Amino acid sequence: MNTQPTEISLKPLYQQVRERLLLRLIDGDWIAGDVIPSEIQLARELGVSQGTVRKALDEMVRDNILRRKQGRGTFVASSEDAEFVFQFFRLQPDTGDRVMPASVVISVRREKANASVAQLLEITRGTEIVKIERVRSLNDRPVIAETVILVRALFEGFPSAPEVPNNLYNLYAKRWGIRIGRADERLKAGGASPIEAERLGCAPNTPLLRVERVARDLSNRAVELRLSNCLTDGLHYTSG
Amino acid sequence: MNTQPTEISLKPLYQQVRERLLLRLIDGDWIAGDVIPSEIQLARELGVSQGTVRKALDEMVRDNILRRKQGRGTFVASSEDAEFVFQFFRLQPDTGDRVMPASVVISVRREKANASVAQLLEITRGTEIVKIERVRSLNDRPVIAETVILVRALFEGFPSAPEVPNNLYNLYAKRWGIRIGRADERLKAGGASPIEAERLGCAPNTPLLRVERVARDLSNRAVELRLSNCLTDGLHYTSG
DNA sequence: CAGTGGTCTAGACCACTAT
DNA sequence: TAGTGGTCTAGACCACTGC
Repeated sequence: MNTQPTEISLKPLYQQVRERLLLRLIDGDWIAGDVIPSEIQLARELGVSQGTVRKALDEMVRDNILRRKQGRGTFVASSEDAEFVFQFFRLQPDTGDRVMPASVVISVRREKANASVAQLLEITRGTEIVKIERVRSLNDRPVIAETVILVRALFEGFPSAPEVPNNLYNLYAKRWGIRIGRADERLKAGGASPIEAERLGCAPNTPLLRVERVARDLSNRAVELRLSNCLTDGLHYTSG
Repeated sequence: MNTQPTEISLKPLYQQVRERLLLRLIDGDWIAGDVIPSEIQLARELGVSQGTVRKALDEMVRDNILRRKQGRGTFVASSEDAEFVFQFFRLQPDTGDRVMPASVVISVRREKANASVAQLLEITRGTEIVKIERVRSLNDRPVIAETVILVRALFEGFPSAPEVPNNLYNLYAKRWGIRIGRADERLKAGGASPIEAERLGCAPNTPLLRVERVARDLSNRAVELRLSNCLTDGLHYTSG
């Protein structure tokens, strides 16, 4: 049978399927927690074989966009799931427990992107941003002094400090339909500044683990820059 | 056709294929850089379909054990390849280049495992170990003070300091047939000790990125513990 | 029971590599 | 040209879920 679509196609069919499914996710046809149609239905809809759909879904599962549940169906991964949260939150007690962090927001401000922020978020210098400062705690102990920077145009009406929830990625998804799919991180060590020391209740110059994260949505657009400065006595960052 | 092997099998066929291929790698039937038999040959040898062999190979490629080259064949990943090296060496200049580190070995000693080393290497306390101390440089600048700890019984006749090469994983593979397949890392920040400060040419208490790595061979046995203490000005550790 | 994903087979054609 | 992996199809049976 003819395996070629009517037009000349540069990419393999299963990648085209993946992209079409991604578009439907981005458009909000399916939201977090939903079951998507079965492989056989998708195959019929898209005019390809079940095997091709399967290969596309396999990739999306590998990328944590979807989750399979045998006998039940394929689901859109939810930003409320522990698995999703810990995909990005990698600081944990040395004992190995996974503890959900709590957050206290210090400030939410409008600013303009300086050169380095602009470069990392792939925007032009001077673009309006939202800057959130908060302190995150594990087991009631403040351990992360964090700055979150967003492209303001993508997050219209961002709430003021008291209304900012703990799970930001869940907020992005629910409020603006922005799903974080990928995050690239760079780690360094550095001494705590006086402000960080005060927020974390440690001495100035205490060595902190500094994590610089650029988070991207499903269409691979940089939407958030996050600088996390972590105390690491009794805690560690898990790599891999 | 009957898809069941003669015996009752708990695991899927493709996982059994994967395990059989892994055994042949561990036994040294194929060594780094070799082409392994084609999918169709393996399928015939093992009495399964090409699709099943393919699924097993896919997993092994994903785990960086094999590499495919279209039109040429499937190869055993080599510990000399840049891709293999940078799978584990994740400290790089902020400019984004990938630079091969150089190493100067300070000492190679025999010791006995203390409680914490024993726990991480999954051996009993007091087991003989080899402890290698070295300093690694990027662009001629010393940036990592490193301690490597090996289970001595697995590395009989480990060379003395002047004969220790830069690429240890290549040495393990060539000399003892031990291939590193996985490494789990924990990261922390800490101030440089006087010894570290001297080795790295920095002030004592300079914040260092401390990476604790447990490396495992293809049968998932912990074989190496590595503590890397890194200067991170102008450099960063890449996560993911 | 019907429907889902999970595994497995068999066979086709394509793109790339080597000779 | 022959051989390799890469893609795609079609159809089978299994294991698990929920009604």
